[in-house]
Amino acid sequence: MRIGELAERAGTTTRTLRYYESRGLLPARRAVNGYRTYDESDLRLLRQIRTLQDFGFDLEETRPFVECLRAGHPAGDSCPASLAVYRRKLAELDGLIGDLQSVRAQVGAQLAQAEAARAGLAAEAEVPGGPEPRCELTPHTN
Amino acid sequence: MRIGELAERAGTTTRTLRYYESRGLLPARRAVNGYRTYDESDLRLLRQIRTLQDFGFDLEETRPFVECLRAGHPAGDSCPASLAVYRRKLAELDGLIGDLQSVRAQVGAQLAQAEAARAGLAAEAEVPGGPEPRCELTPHTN
DNA sequence: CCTTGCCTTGACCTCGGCGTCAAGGATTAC
DNA sequence: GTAATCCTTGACGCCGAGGTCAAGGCAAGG
Repeated sequence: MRIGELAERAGTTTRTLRYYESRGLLPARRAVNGYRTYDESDLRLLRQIRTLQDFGFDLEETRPFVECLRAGHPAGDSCPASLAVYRRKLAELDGLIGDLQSVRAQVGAQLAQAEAARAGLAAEAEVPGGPEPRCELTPHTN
Repeated sequence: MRIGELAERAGTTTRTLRYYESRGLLPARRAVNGYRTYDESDLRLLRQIRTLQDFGFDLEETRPFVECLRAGHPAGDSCPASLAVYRRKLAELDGLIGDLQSVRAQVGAQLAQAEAARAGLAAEAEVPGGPEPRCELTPHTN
């Protein structure tokens, strides 16, 4: 099969396949006319790559999986190197999730506090107190 | 104060300040010799920007806060536009966290499965019996 | 005067994963 | 024959938030 068909069957683009090849991830045989030629095993490799990409793995991280498949293993994650990548990724995800949750908490607290402050101002305004400050948007030109 | 001092006091670089200025976020007065001149209020604006950046806000999202401060409000988040950014950010964070947790669960499951498969192979080697069923990676639809 | 250390603008580099031409060759369809 | 599709390589664009030169101006101390 040629590049267009493989791309379509994997739900990606020819550009992407050429890019993977340029990174040494998915080399192609060549037909006499110079066209890239692929078979079903390439489709499996490609699907492995795409699955991991969808999980947010970067290309380099998919390499062990691909090599594992090419080595004849039943699955891309049948090899120790792939498992190591899984574990690193889990740690990375945990760190990231923790950071985001921390940020979420802080931003949530800021919002709550700012809302409370505005409520305080509103109450002040009802009772004859101070004037409400107003936000003026200053347009910026560069 | 000149750009170098402001940068140092805010824990950032002169390049960053010039970049902010180019984006219209932190305009500077100029001394006769052409040097940028800042005062304490600029330091406050800058700190507001940096705080939000540390939270993962992009520059454009900090603009309402900066304009709010420049309008004379006590805090960058005293204005409705800033609160709106907070809320959008919270929603964005919640979505992101959810996505990452989903990915984490899937990757964790893959790892567990792959480890089990490897254990199965090891056991098989010890006790030659029936081959364990092998699971393939869930294909992705894109 | 000369060095040192600020400052100025401008312009290109980084990174990942491709998108998007451009110019031309190969194959197939009619 | 020729149009319509495929394919090839090459090269620039994108995005955000600056980093990193380069070439030169301004001020102050010795």
